Amino acid sequence: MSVATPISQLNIERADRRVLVVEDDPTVLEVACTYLRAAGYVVSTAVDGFEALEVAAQTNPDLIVLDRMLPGIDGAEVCRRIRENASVPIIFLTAMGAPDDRISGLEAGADDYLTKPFSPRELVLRVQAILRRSAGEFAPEAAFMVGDFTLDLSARIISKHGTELSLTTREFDLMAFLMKHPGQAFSREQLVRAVWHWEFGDLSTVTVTVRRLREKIEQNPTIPAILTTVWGVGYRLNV
Amino acid sequence: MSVATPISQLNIERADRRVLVVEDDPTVLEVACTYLRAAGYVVSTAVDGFEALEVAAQTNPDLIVLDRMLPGIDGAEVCRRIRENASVPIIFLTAMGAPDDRISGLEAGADDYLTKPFSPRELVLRVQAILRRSAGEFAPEAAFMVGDFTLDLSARIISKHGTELSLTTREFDLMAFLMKHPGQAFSREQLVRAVWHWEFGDLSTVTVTVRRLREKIEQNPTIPAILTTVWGVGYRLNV
DNA sequence: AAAGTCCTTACGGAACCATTACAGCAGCGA
DNA sequence: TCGCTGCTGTAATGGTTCCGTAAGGACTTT
Repeated sequence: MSVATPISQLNIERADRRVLVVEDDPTVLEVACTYLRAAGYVVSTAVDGFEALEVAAQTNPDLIVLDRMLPGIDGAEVCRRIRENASVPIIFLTAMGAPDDRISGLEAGADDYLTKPFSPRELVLRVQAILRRSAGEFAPEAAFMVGDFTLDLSARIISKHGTELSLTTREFDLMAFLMKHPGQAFSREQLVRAVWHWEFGDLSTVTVTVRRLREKIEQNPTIPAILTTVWGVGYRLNV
Repeated sequence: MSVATPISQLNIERADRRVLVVEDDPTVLEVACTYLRAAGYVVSTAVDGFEALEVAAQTNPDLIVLDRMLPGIDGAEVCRRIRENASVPIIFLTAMGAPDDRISGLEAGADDYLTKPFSPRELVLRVQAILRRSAGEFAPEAAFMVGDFTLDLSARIISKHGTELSLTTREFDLMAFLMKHPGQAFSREQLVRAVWHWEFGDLSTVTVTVRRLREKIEQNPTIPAILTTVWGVGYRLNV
């Protein structure tokens, strides 16, 4: 389904799912609520951190949309406190700007984030995606092979010829992404979005991580054969 | 280089996407078009609501940039009517000021909005962001064959008889374009627009690139059989 | 034969990438 | 709490590849 779908055509996945939206800007709040209700969710709201904790405790929502910047208790803190009790998925709303927000947001335990200003359709799509996922939460994902490599997402293990590689978090995420799309060329920009979840940022980060990853997966890192560079474009994992 | 403007530094993500710009101010219209074309989009225009509906119906664009204030039918109304038939993403252009615009704009089904005066660069970025999302960013395109050649756009690989050619960026783009229109003759001018995305510039650039490309795809580059020159016109890829 | 068009070659600047070093930070153990 | 260790982003540097430009020669056409 595309982002372009009008409100009325959004799929109603499962009725009676409760979503809590925490946002102090009344405009954003209203738009978000309108769209989420149109998508069939039961929406409750809160305008600051205290109210959020309160309402969350009362209504026990299936998902929370949480503004990063809140009067009173800040978003990350709210996230942390809620997580102490419940394992409800949380989507962060962050202001355009500091990428740190996103990192600390994700580290605080957010399942996803959205940069303001965001398209309400996008919000609905993300909500749906996460609720869909959490429905079959503990269904283990199957491991699969690409070339000489095996990716086991549940165990977070990547092996070459059956022997486990010791990859760092970033290296793993990058390799996992590439293995999900083998043979496809990606720009640094695409990678930084897909793997780092940055909307912008220093692309040399990608270069360096690729370098380090090559050190671990290539026969001869100086002459890459598996993770090759596509000149003027980016990188590609060859099967 | 003659076209070393910031425009040319914008990323060209995927060509051949159609964008409709609806805007009554001719200055704004022209700037927007210039930048969008430079980014590789095929741009059509309309200056009022009626024309917008008409052109939208005819050209079936992949995205619409829509001014909120229009003579004739107003922007939100245009948006609604278009949405009745198609689910094309819409970006609103709103005047500085009224925050109500934002609500009604988003409620009318806009996917994003931009406040005037806006930077054309920003417009391009938003267009790219939305089209990226709406098209399944990582959906691989199918490879296809033309004569002895195979074009895999996702992998950015062109092969002859199954063996990969090592083409540079420009060579690849040129060859890819020709393979999309096999048997058709193009002038240097057309090529410089379609492949280089220049409005003007030294046409000998094309000549040289063709020369270099021939070196890699022809049996005998001196007597071209595949990429032949059409005297007084330009070049043609023979299937 | 002259004019117009295209080919070919070479060059130098620009864009791009690899590599290294380093500092901040988080996590961990003592 | 404090140091230690390993991860990760940033910046700087150097080397490589690419590509537009120019200029002279070759080929077509009239």
